[in-house]
Amino acid sequence: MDSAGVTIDDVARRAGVSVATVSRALRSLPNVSAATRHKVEAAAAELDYHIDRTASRLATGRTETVGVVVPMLDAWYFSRVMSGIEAILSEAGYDVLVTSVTDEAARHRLASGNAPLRKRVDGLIFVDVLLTPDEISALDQTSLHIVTVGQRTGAFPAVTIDNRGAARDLVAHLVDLGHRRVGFVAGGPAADLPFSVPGERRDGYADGLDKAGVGHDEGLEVWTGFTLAQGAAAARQLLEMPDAPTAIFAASDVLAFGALQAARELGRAVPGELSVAGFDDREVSSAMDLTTVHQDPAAQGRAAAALLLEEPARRDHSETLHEIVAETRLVLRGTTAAPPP
Amino acid sequence: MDSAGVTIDDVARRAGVSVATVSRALRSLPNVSAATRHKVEAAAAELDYHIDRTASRLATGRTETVGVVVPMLDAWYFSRVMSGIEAILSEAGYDVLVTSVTDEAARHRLASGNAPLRKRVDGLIFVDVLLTPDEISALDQTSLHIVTVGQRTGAFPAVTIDNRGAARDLVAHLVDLGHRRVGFVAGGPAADLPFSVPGERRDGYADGLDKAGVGHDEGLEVWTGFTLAQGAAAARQLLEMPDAPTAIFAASDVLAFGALQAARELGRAVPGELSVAGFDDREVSSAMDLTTVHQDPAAQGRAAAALLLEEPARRDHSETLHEIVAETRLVLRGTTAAPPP
DNA sequence: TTGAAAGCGCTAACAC
DNA sequence: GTGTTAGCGCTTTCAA
Repeated sequence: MDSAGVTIDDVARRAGVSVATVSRALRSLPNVSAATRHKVEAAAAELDYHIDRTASRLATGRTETVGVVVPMLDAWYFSRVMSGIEAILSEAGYDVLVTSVTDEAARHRLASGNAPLRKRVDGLIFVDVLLTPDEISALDQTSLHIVTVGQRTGAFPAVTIDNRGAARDLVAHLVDLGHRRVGFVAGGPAADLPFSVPGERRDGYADGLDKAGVGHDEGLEVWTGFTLAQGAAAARQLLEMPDAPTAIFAASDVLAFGALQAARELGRAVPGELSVAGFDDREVSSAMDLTTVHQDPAAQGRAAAALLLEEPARRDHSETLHEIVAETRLVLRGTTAAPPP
Repeated sequence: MDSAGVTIDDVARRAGVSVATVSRALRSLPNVSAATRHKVEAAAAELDYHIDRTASRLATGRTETVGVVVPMLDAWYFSRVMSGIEAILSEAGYDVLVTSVTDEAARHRLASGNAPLRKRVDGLIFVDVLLTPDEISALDQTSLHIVTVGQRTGAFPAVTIDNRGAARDLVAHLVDLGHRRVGFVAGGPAADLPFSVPGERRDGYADGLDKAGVGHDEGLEVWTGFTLAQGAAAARQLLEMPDAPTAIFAASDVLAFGALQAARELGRAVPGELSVAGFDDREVSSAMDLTTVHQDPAAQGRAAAALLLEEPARRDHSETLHEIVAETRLVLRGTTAAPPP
């Protein structure tokens, strides 16, 4: 009862037709009579035949596989984006190949058009993996379908959020509350990998302050890593300054959690003496009552996957590039309030 | 300069040898003279030749691809296990195919030996995806290499942790502190998918109480979902009981966070009036000063991947089944203390 | 509407 | 040590 070795020939023989006909019938191509189609389907079902995708890949060149390239898999943001991508792509019958690139070399290997991966996938989704102009044009010359998340290339469909605008709005809110000295904490580019998101949020932070006529002070920016402990250390550094800020905007919720911890340790009441805001709106953030910017990475992943599935059609009709800016929104909670008088 | 279409024939021609020789040379097989090997390697490099894995898969039957099956991708535990698996497998040159199974039907489709996926992977890692005896024997009859994480089948190598023992030790600690009424909160089987972990932790909880002669009270067990909010609701339910528990053991840190939130809302001091403990030791848990059981899912993922890579050798030498019980350890922090007098 | 046959790019006997 | 050749299981002209 081992149906492992059932090939298209077996089905053809059983149905009394040629393999070509089986191939057509099973793929619902035209030019197959209804009667024949039924015969073939019955035979296939009886034999528990499953098409060997490897063979069909070799014959067609189409792999029905999509590669997802991320800097890491174990962070809140990326695991959710992955989840969204996988949901849509699996549903559509695609295999999802996941690769994390932890250094520049690995990144370039994938992003150069002739990468070995190239022949194993029909498309690639780069999530927060920055492509250089050279890589972009190399990829553009291949037949690969590309979508980026978190970066706009101008060449490929993209899903991004307005990091700068959202950060600006958040900081504007702090200024509205009366804050004049607002600190900023962010994780810098990790291990040799460029990462544009923190920079965009920093620019929005500066914008918000500048626009309000408050002006931004680079002395209030602390660049660190991505962990809670690092956020706490950075916040501590800010809070121990002679003219300490009355509010801290952290570029991610984890860092904001760290800031809350530091405030607790230093005995600064939140939000009475210190306001703290983050970015992401993770599941725990509402429990921490954290003011933050909400984003939905899973939805971004689903959108990216959907864009990828539409790519062939778009290219054929040479439609305009589809760039989606996913929704974010300010979530005002209890960690922000007016500064002490 | 499009090296996309470079085939083994091109390399053979360039090097002035046969394709068979190229194939051998490039795979470092014996029976190739050093001189020839050099010639071939040079030719391949000049042409920027990359082997077409699809073709070689069809010829050999080996896919050099491993499928990872998880219930979901966006949870703390699974994203870290995935991360560990991917790190090892990518390093070893394998492609990692990820599939999440969200319902019974999808699970069975994958777990039955003749699944379409079967021909696309050399091996499968099931993470907290419970296999039935029928599925186990079906899979066992295939040539697939299987490893399970979070479940022991007796048929395949496995990586697990001692959920029951760890929970027992944690509860024993609570009893040592003087607690006699200890509540339990856990997430039940999700959407139609069986899930053994919460049950094992519950049994350990009961063990701990029974062993101490305290005895367990099913009235103090609340089964809910996996979110922080659900944990809070469950804890609230326990705390509003007439004879409320003095300690709450949550089967995961997220649920424990919920319990902490509920305690705060109800004005119960932690750990003065109420002790709270969790399970997982997530990154934020130390910031929350939560007593919990530490586990390292990424290490479990790496171990599972390593087991998979060893499988062929093990089978050949019919060595004994390798079942790894990954380390867990009690982390005593500030959310647990003696009950009020 | 159907079938015969030539690939897709590689590997693995088998012969030399 | 190297080459010849027959597949791997499917798709896709081209003819019928």
